[in-house]
Amino acid sequence: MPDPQLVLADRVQAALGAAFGQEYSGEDPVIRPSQFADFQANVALPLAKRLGSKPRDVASELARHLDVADVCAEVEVSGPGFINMTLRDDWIAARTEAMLADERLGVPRVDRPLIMPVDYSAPNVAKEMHVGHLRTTVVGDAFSRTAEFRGHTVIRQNHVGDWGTQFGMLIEHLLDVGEDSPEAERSKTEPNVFYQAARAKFDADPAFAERARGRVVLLQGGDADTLRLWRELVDLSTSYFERVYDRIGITLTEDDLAGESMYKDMLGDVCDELERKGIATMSEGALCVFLDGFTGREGKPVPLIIRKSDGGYGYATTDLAALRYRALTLHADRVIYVIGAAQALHLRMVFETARRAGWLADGTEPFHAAIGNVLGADGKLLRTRSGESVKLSALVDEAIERAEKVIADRDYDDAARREIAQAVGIGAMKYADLSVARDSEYVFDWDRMLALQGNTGPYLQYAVARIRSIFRRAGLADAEAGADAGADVDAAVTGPIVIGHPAERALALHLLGFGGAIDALIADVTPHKLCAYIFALADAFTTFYENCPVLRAPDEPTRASRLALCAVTLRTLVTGLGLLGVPTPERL
RNA sequence: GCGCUCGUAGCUCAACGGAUAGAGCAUCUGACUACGGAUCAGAAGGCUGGGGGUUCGAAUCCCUCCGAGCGCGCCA
Repeated sequence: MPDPQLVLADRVQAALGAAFGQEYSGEDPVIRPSQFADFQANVALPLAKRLGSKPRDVASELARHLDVADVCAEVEVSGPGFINMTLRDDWIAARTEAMLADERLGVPRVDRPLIMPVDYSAPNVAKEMHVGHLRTTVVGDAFSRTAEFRGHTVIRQNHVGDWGTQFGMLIEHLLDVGEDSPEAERSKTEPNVFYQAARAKFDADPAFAERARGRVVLLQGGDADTLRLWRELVDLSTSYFERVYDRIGITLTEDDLAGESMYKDMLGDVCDELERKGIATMSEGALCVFLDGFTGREGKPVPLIIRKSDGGYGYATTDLAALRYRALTLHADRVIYVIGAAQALHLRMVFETARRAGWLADGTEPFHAAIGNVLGADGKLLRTRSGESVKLSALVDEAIERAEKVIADRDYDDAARREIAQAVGIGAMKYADLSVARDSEYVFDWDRMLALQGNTGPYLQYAVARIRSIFRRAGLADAEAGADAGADVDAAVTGPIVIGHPAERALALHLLGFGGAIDALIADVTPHKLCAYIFALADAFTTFYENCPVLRAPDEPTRASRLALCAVTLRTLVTGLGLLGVPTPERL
């Protein structure tokens, strides 16, 4: 494990035991990079309070027991009880070399994988995906890829809206236009047209509305013919979803579908169980769960309605059934919900209800990764001029179109240009979504996300392309190689890495933080932390690149060392961006 | 009315209770016939919405005002 933070944490832990024995309660030491040294231990203060001594004295005592001479060139106590540790250059170099030799870049698989269902994306059948789906989809996908890379067992759960009363009108409309009609076929590419046509008829034609309502009864009653038609609609949408996912590079497939319909036969049972356990009670004709601490208007308790007064079920029941399934059947350790922040109250109530029902007793922890809204330039929710939410496909089209303009002056043939524009446009859009804290709202701005400077997708893609160009020039990579030319480069480049220049040291040190950045993402579902790491890495690289000639290095060992640094950086950037789902084209 | 989230440089955003609050745009000043100039270096820019409190230490935790967004019984 090259992560210096963990190495030093271990040493401090040992020193604490040696210095204070029983007095130390075993809390994790805090070790983190510091502007005053490479890393800083910050454990003496709680201890000082307990011991009734000064933090500085405790830190000094701790430092006396700290055995880090093989790792640190310098250890000093400073300020109100900090221990600053400066890592040895040769240690950093050796660790970086180990990273180069390890195809996992020094990030081992976890010893004990967690089972983590991840609920994300969740588009609606027979409806267009819109801008609101972008962040949940992109964030959930980045989390899933990263958790999987670390060795966790990720179970993607695309909780699509494939059940409900709207299917009555959709099925009747499908029958009206004909199952093999062009209209039906069109819903694979433009679902909204189909949906709106059905909606319009429902609103305008009472006879149609009556048929639709009757169809809902048939659907819920399990009528075979109705179910077949329903399945047809779901299949049409599924192919639409897959087309979108495929286009923007999302790992979700048909196998990950776990929509609302999947739980339809469990809803009655969920209600019965909650009622039997005394958790749910009747109120105003509906079966409700009331929880302490949830009050709404005029101090009235807020119900979680699990069976409506007409006997039907709403989404609360489906969510409860889904959580029960994920906890008890999938044996989840952690259930991740990548869902809009507006759902926070609802989800808290669902989680609390599940807890009271005993479904989480095996240690299942539900986690709401709240997603903030995407705003337009006016600071309001992003909408089209006519006030509708922006279609995802329209957004993707525009991203690619704008990316084409950005690379307009490049000398590529049309096919290559289109391919690069696609990678740049989609990468820019995804990266913009991922690089801000997921729960904060952010302003959608094409110019900023496609900028070639700053913390953007294109800047990082450019950084990658520039490093690849070094290897092409060095004759170490095939000029025609595809995006995964990394393997060739690695085979051609081996250490030893020697640190001579401060920029080399800074780059190598930063490289060693890769594992930490990944763990931070997994811990709190915070892709923006990995983005920040990657951007800072690119920055460290450019400084290195400016100051340390690679191909024109003064001597062969230096050249080899610098090429090795380039190789580790390249692979870390490509791997990191890959975990975020951002493509890294060979050239830009 | 109650609850949740938030308020940080001109703008868009970071900051895991820690030392002098950081980036990127934009602005200003420099460097270099360039290992891809789609470059690099530097400067300026802040009483972290206001006021209390806890702590050795607060943008961060607590209270209170002000302001914004969202949510609060049969849509999902």
